[in-house]
Amino acid sequence: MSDLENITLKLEALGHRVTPSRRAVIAAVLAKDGQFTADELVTRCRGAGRATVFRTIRLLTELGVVCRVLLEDGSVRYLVSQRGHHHHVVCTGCGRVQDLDLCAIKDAIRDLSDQTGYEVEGHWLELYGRCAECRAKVPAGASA
Amino acid sequence: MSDLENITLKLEALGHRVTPSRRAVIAAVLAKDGQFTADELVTRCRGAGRATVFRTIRLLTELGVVCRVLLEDGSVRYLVSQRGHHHHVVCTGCGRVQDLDLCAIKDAIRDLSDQTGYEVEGHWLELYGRCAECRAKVPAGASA
DNA sequence: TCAGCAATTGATACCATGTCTCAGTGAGAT
DNA sequence: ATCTCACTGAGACATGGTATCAATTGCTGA
Repeated sequence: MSDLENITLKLEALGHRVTPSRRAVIAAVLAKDGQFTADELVTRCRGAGRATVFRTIRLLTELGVVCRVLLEDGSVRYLVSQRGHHHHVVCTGCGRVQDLDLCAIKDAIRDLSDQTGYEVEGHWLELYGRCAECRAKVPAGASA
Repeated sequence: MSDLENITLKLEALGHRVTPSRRAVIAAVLAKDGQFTADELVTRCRGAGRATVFRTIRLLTELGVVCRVLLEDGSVRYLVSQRGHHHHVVCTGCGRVQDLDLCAIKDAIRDLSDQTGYEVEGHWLELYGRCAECRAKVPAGASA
């Protein structure tokens, strides 16, 4: 079963219609190697209107099919990901985003609750660094 | 030495001028109990133009006097904070933001590097939860 | 003290990233 | 067949911030 089919089934299962526009947006999302900006989609989906593209992105986000990634410069990128709670490492070299399975800060959160009296309900974590490939290409420390 | 004086000295030390506009913005920042949105400042500093307010916020951010806090809904808030690297807990009840001294995820980052081959250079972490006070007012689990 | 220069300013236009509105469309149920 | 309601696109609007640019301000050195 293709990813597109997978997602459309998910949509239908939740009572949403699978329209040509939505199909186009989803196809564009997948074509983008699973990573994209809203603007890229708008450009790519000339057939679908801007509002529809954004609506579909939101829909997919609610469905848990894509998630937002916050880049270091504050801009936003989207990522196809079927997981639930997880985090990302964004490569500052090539821009690739990788999911992290583990939620790495569970213990830290417990400590914090103890110290501050806060009951931590949620958190947001993004990591930035250089992937193995980029490190191989331009070793750390080497720069102009 | 007042906070305002403190900050203006810091500005001067770095070769920036302390103008009436900047002084007004800084005063407004401090008057806001150390927490504010850009819009609040613009409204409060009728004397200073929008651009100047934003420029001054950016300047103060670069100086390490204020830092950005990302709320759960994606909106941005600013916080006076003289520390270097640190994180925040945002109370979902009263909105207060508290600094966290410790960077709680150092160990986690090391693990991640080992697993993924990434060399983690930076990260962004915000925690959301309910402060001790809000928990006392409305005990966890109690809701309409 | 005054000219000169660079930093700063405010108004305003612009940008990015979304959301809202609204009339029109189309697909499914009856 | 038609009714209804989700969905659509166009475009206006909102928000948070940056760029431009001419005018101003305030050091600095003569």
